[in-house]
Amino acid sequence: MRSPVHGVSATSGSADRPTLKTVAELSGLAVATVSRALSNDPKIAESTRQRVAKIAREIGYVPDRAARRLRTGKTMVVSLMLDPHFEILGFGNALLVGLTTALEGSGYSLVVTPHFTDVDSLMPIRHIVTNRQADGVIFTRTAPFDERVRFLTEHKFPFVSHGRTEFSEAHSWVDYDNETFAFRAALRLVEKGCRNICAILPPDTLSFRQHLRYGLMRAVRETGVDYHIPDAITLDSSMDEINRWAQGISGERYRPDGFICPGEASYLAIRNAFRSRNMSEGKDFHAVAKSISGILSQIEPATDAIHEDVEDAGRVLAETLLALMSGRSTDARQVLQAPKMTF
Amino acid sequence: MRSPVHGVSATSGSADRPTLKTVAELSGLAVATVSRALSNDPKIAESTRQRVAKIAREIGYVPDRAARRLRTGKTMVVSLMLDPHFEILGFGNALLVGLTTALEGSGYSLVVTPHFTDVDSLMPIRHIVTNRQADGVIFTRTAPFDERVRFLTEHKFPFVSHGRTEFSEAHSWVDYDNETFAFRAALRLVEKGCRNICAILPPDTLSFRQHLRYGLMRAVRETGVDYHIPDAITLDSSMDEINRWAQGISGERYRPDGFICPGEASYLAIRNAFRSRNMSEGKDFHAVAKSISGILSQIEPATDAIHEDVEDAGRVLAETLLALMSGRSTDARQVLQAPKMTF
DNA sequence: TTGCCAGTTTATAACGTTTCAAAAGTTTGA
DNA sequence: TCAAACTTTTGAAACGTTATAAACTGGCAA
Repeated sequence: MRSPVHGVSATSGSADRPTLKTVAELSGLAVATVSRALSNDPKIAESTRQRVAKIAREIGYVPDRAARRLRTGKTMVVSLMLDPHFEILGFGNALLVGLTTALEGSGYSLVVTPHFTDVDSLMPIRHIVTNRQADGVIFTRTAPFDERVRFLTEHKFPFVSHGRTEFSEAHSWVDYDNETFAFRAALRLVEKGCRNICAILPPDTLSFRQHLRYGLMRAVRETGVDYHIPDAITLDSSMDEINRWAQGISGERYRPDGFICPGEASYLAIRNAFRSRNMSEGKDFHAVAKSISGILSQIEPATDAIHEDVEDAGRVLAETLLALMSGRSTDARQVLQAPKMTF
Repeated sequence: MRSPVHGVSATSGSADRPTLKTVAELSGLAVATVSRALSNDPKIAESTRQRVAKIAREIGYVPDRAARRLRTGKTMVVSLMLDPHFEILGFGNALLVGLTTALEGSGYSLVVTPHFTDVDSLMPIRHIVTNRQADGVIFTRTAPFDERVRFLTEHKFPFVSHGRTEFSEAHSWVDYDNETFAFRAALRLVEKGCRNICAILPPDTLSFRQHLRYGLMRAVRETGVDYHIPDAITLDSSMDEINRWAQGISGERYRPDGFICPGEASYLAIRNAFRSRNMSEGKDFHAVAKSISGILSQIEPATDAIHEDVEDAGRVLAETLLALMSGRSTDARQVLQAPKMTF
């Protein structure tokens, strides 16, 4: 595997990775010329550019990330803050796949920093910004007045959040239309004869709790149905907790007969709680669940599901961030994903 | 003494991120001294080291990754190759959480590169190695004679695989004891009265297919039970495919009456297929499933499950890789995770 | 001839680190 | 007292890029 020692290899060792210097020596040009030729600078003669490109390709030259980053300040890194909390059952994975497919070929790497949002969501973000660890940030579990949004906007640091805020100043985000989800889910339950609809909601620190609530309330107004929002449990509660809670209410006289479950885990937990009390779905209660992983379609009897395409959200998040980082479009892009009903 | 007076204010602007130079000016020392003091070089006076450390801490100095990487060649990056294929239902996520918790505070970042193993598993690895994009690699879905293992070993590049190989040369890996899993699962099924045990296996390119098969065969030998390994479907098949297949065999006269499902999806698909033919678990068939996400415990009637702790695997993978990269322990570390029975 | 201009190329200086060899400063030994 | 032998500090070079300013080409007008 050792190559013969021709002239060039004396200065740039054979096993060594080729650098601009290698290309320069091979082409007889100066390092600066090669650099500019490869970046397609029109001040460099077209013929030269082609020649350099050819040589670079032949010896497999790949620019050094560290050197570039040091010189230009661009990290070519996108940072994803994942909250391990709720990333159970495929959410985080789907997001990741979407992000990376959209990032593919862009030259950007994705580094994943897991962090529990409820501890100090700002800390990792501040670290990234002040120490230039990435060119852009993506995060989930957005709050109505999210401190991360405030901080990043203030520092003019490119970011896209999964979830909206209530700040007046516009920023880029991708969100799922949870209001429509809850609205349609509630209507469906009423249609099936439910008289008291219960919605499991995320903790009230999170934006999408309100969206879900609005959707529910709209349906309540329009149909006059009763509703209930438990405060003993949230979407973040473990399946065990939700199960116990559901068993607890199952004996109540005026218990809910319809459930809106904005997540697969909560649906399974509730359904199971009722079943262990010998109450069955479709007879003693109804439910509409948000489907993410596709697992619900494999569970009988099938419940009504409304799909959220998280992988697509990932793609859109990445594309939006890329546009933002390129500096081309400076204005905010806001994408609201439409729920996909299966009924 | 070259009056550093305007030096300080001129060179280290207030908004700028502090560098070694900033600390040097503030302490009146040379940049080289500061660098060595911060790296705790014993050749630097203890008192100086303390003073420098204090200043650095006060002004929030954080070494520049790019500069360091350029100078030393260390990227401080760990690369995870994820196969989006099978990372459905929490596997990938659990792995990620485990990895990142173990990496926390080590200074290493985790970059995620998704890649379908069956396309050209070597390509991304080769890119990482030849272009020094990471200091170490972790990957999943290991094959008996995995080309990635061969390549990385050959290039003396630190890596830990999730899954074993059959190479004679030892390398570090973390694996789940799938043989014991299958063995115990089969025994359990026999114990419940099954006479024909069917195991859903991964594609034969993957190491753990053999392990599962050995476990099954051992049980077959010891108990004399019949067995069946379908070749129409694998663990990688979609839930729909598995469901259809199971419906297909449900009518057969001598169909399997016990199923080993080394994954949650396959179990749900099979169970559901039978149920839609009005056959119920515990009566018309039995099953033992591998549980990963904890979702199975929320499904009634509960099936026998054997747990695989993927998050822990992630932690061990990261710790092993850290040790490898540190150069301290050069010899391979091999960890076999024990199955956790719930029956 | 000289000068100038457009079209190309190049030398040089950073970016922030680490490391090597060498220079200070301080003790020790005779 | 002076030099040898430490201890501690430092200047300079290098890692691979890119941006800036300057330096080459001809060619062509004066």
